[in-house]
Amino acid sequence: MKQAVDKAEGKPAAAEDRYPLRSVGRALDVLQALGANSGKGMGVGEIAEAIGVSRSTAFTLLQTMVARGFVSDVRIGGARLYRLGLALVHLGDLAVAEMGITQVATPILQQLTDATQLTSRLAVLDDGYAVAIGRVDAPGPFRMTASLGRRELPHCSSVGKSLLCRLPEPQILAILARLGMPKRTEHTLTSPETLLADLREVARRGYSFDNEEDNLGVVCVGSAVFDRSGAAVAAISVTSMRLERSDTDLHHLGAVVRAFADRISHLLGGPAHSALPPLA
Amino acid sequence: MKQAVDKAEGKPAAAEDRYPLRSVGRALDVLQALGANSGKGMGVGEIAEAIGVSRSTAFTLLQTMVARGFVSDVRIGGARLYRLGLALVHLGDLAVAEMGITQVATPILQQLTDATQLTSRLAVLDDGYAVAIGRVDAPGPFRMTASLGRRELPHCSSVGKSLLCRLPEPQILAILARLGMPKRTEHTLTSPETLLADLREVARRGYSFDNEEDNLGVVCVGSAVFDRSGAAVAAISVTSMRLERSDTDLHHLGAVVRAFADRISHLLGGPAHSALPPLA
DNA sequence: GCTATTGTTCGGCTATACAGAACAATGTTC
DNA sequence: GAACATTGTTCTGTATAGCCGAACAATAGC
Repeated sequence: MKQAVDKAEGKPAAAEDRYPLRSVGRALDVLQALGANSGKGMGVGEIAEAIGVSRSTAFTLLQTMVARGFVSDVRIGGARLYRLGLALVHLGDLAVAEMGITQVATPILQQLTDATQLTSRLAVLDDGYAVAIGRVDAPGPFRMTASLGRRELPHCSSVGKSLLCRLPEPQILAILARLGMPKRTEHTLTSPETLLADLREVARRGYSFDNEEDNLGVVCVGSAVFDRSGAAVAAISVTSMRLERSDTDLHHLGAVVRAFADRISHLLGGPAHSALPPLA
Repeated sequence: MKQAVDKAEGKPAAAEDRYPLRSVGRALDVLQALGANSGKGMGVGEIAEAIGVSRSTAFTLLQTMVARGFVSDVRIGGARLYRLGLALVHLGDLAVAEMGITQVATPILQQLTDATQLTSRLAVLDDGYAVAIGRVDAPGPFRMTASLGRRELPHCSSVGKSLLCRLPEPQILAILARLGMPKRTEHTLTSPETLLADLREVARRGYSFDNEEDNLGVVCVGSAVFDRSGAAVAAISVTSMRLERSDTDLHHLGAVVRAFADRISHLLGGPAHSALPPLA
C-alpha cells in the first residue's frame, strides 16, 4: 500500500506534497480516502493505513469530522464504519450553485437528454482540468457513471476540448505540459500537435468529439458555452456507448449539441457559435 | 468578536465545542463560513474574522485547502477571493450516491414533478435532522430555494414528519428534546403533544403536511419511503407556494405523493403504506 | 505622493497533535 | 465456553507543528 517513507531523514525539506498544515492535510486525506472507497465504508484501522498514520491519529481526525457532520459513522455491532457525511452534500451543492451557469443550463440539459435519449453533462475548466458540475441522466437502465466534480484530463474529453479550443495556443500548450497527455486508450491523442489540429477543427465547426479516447466503447459529443465576454465558460456534452451511427450522423448530433449550447450561451447573454469571430 | 475565553482555567474541561484537533476544526469552519457567504466569496481578513483567528492563520488554512481543491481562489487585482472548491462537489456527489436510495428515487421524483408541476425533494434522517439528498426543480420561472444537504428541523418540515412518524414515541421525544422545537412561524407546532398528535395522523393516512410551519407562504406535502426492513429510510415531498386549493385537493395531492413514495419503496423491496401494520 | 487596506512571509513561543502502549469491547475459533 | 484475535477507544509524554504578532509587499484610494 504505502510504505512509511523515510521518517527521520534529516531535513531535506523536500516533501513537496507536505501541505502547510499537516493535520488539515490529513483530514482532507481522510475525506478523499473515504471518497475512494465510496459505498463500502471504512474502519479506523483501514483509514489509518490508507493515509499512513497511527490508529489513534486517524481516530482523532475522524472524531473531529464526525462532530461536524463531514463524516458520518455507523456502528455495526462492535465495529464502526465511517463514510462521507452529509455536510459535504450541502457544501458541494453550494459550490455548484456559485457557478450560476448551472441554474440556467440544467433545464436545457434536460431538454437535450429528452431529445437525444443520452446522458448529458455540463462542465467547467478548473485549473486546466475539465470538471462536471451538472448532469442529467439518460432514461432507461443504462446508467453511465458520470460523476460530478471529478477532475478529468482535457485532452481526452469532449468537454475538455470544447473548453480549450478557443484559448490562445501558448496557454493550451502550458496546460497540456502541466497535466500531461497520458494514453488512455489506443485512440487517445498523445501529442500536442495532433491535439492542436483537432482543436482547430473543433473551433471551426463548434462541436467536439471524444472518439473512445478516454474509455473504449464510450463516445462523447460536446460544444462550448459562452458568456457575455465571449469566453468559453463551460461546455456541454452527450455521452453514449459506442455509436453505430455513420460519421454523417455523428456530425448531425454535433450540430444538435451545438444548438443547445448556443441556447445556454444566449441565456447567459453570450454569442452563438455562428456569431463568433474566426480563430486568430 | 470572540474573546480568548479564559485560557488557563485549571481544567473544567468544559469547552464542549472544542474539537480534538483545533486546526482541523478551524479548517471546517472556513468551509462553512465560505458556504454561509456562498456566491459572494471572501477575502483572507474576512475569513479570519469570521472564524476568530489571525490573518496569518487563516491564510495558512486556506493555502492548504486551495492546494487540494477544497477551496478555490480567484485573484482579482491585488485582492484574492476565496470560494468553495470543486473537490467538494465530487465528495458531495459521492456522499449522495452512497445512499443508494437516490439512484432509484431520482427518476420517480422527476415523474412526480412532471405530474404535479411542483419542486420535489428526497430527504433522509441524519442525527435527528431531515436532510435533503435529492431534488428535482419545478419547471418555470418559480425557483424554490431547495438546497441540498442542509440540516432542517424535523418538527416543521413535511419530510421530517414523515421520517419521524413511525419511530417509537420515546425516540421521537428524545429527538425533539435534543433539537428543540423553535417557533418558525405562527403555524409552527411548538409542543411535543401537538406534534405527536399530528404525527399519529401522518402515520395513519400516509402523508404529511407542512402548512406554512417553516416559512410563511410555503406549503409542503410529504410521504415516507420504506426499505426491506420496513423502516422509513427516506421521505419525499413536493413544495409549493401558498396553495389556494381546498383541503380536499390538498388531501388528494397527499395521496398522489404517497403513491409515488410507495413506488420508490417498491423498488427498494419495501412495503407500500397500505401494507404497513397499524401503529403500535 | 502618501495613506489605508489588502495579501504574504518570517520567527519564536507554546500548546497541540502525534505515536505507542494500555485498555475495553466485540467476534471468532477451537 | 475459554482463549485468542481484531477492532475501537483512552491515556500520557514529548517533539514539533501551528499559532500569533510584527514586518514586508503590493494595490487601491485620496
